[in-house]
Amino acid sequence: MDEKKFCYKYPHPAVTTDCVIFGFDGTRLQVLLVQRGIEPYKGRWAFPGGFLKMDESCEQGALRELQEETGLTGAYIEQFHAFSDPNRDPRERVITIAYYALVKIQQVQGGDDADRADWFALDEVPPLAFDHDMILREALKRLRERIHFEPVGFELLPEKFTMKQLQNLYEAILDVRFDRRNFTKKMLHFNILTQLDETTRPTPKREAFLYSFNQESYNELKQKGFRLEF
Amino acid sequence: MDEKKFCYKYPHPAVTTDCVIFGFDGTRLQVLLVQRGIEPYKGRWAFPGGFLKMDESCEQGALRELQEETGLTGAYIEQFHAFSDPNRDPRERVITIAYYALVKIQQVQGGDDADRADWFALDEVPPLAFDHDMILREALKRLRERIHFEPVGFELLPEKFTMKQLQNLYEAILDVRFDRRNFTKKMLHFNILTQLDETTRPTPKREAFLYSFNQESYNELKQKGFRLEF
DNA sequence: ACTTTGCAGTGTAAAAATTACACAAAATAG
DNA sequence: CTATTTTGTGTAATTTTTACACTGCAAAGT
Repeated sequence: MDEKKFCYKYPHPAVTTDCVIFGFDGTRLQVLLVQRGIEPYKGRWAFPGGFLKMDESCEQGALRELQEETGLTGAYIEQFHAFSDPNRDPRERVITIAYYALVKIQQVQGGDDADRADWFALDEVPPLAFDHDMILREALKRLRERIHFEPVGFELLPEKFTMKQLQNLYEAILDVRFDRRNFTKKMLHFNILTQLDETTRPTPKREAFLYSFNQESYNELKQKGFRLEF
Repeated sequence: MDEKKFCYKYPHPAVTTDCVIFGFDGTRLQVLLVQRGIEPYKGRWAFPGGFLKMDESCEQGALRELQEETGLTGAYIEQFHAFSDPNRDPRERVITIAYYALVKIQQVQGGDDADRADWFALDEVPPLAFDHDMILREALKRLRERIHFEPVGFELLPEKFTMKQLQNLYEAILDVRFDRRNFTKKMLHFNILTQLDETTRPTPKREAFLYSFNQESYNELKQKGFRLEF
């Protein structure tokens, strides 16, 4: 049955949420893509997403989709743009509210769901469905801006991480290189890291200190109007 | 007639655009509000906005509303957030895509339209309709972040302005005070200002140099990967 | 057990940016 | 002509950023 029973006096667009899921493998930024099983763009890769329910906010919708696609709950998400070109979906007028999620990549199993899902390094992302190439570009742009004001990067790292991993992450996000010593100095200067007693044993080479993000110190800092300059 | 002739298989929310219009009077940031003539929230002030047409993007819709409400065309606008609480509009489910516009206040006539429209200084904004108080807070937050990366402030000033006005503007947006000499030094250092031959005659006190924003220099700077640190 | 290899930890000196700070010149009002 | 207000301007002290090289640890190979 193709019964159309939801009627309005004026035309309404459909509204979806899409979620650019960023992960970090220790060296490179990755995004989680799902392969479309149906037309349009059947077989193409795209960001997970879906139609918004009438009793949920966009944020709730994005979190629900995230849960459905990856099993993740309570991930860090942030809305970054609504894409609304009248022809962005060939089926009907669809506006999508786009979010990005920052997840700990180890917590997400790639590709053994019903839909094929897989992680792609940023420079190996294939051509995407709909306007998702543009969505990815914008997501990256916003993440890059965001990281200057908030220490969102830690969402992408495991609880315990080495200074090297942290540096790799910043370099990957901002696409720059830092001097190792200056990076360490600067990071420690913020006073938002706790140096743990543990190290990275076993390791093939010299062991490294592990750190964890100190949310409390950061909250204090933020209250003092501090700005994370990176 | 209350004929509902636009029908869909699944429920669709209504979509509007709202526009927070910022202006600058030389001292304080202002926003343009319109007083609602109909329920709900009849008599309350709100940001101009309206329903999105099916053949326009959100940006086009926001620009159209801006034109309809203020007569302004080609203003600087930027989308900053979609507000989607299921109960934000008592009539039906309405999602609004919110923009802010930066306009030269002299170019906009306040309040002699059909709708009453008026400028309000930021600290004199009355309680607003719908969730527009939240929309204003978010708009400000985004403008404040934005001004660290792009010289958007010039959109709020006349073509020719004094260093004092520019400083007032930055102070108003960021809610901080700068040292007059250091501010001048820093601004001139960016090399995006052209010092004009003219001054502010007549003036009650000593005349001041006029400057204009130099878009070309800025473009060059941006190409070199420069970041406007303010 | 000794050597090699690779990565981790660490400090200092130079350069650049930021801050703090004061006086003289222009214009008007009285 | 005096008082008042606002503008233009420079320098020294401090802080931040940058550039840069050696030693220690652990495992693997000999």
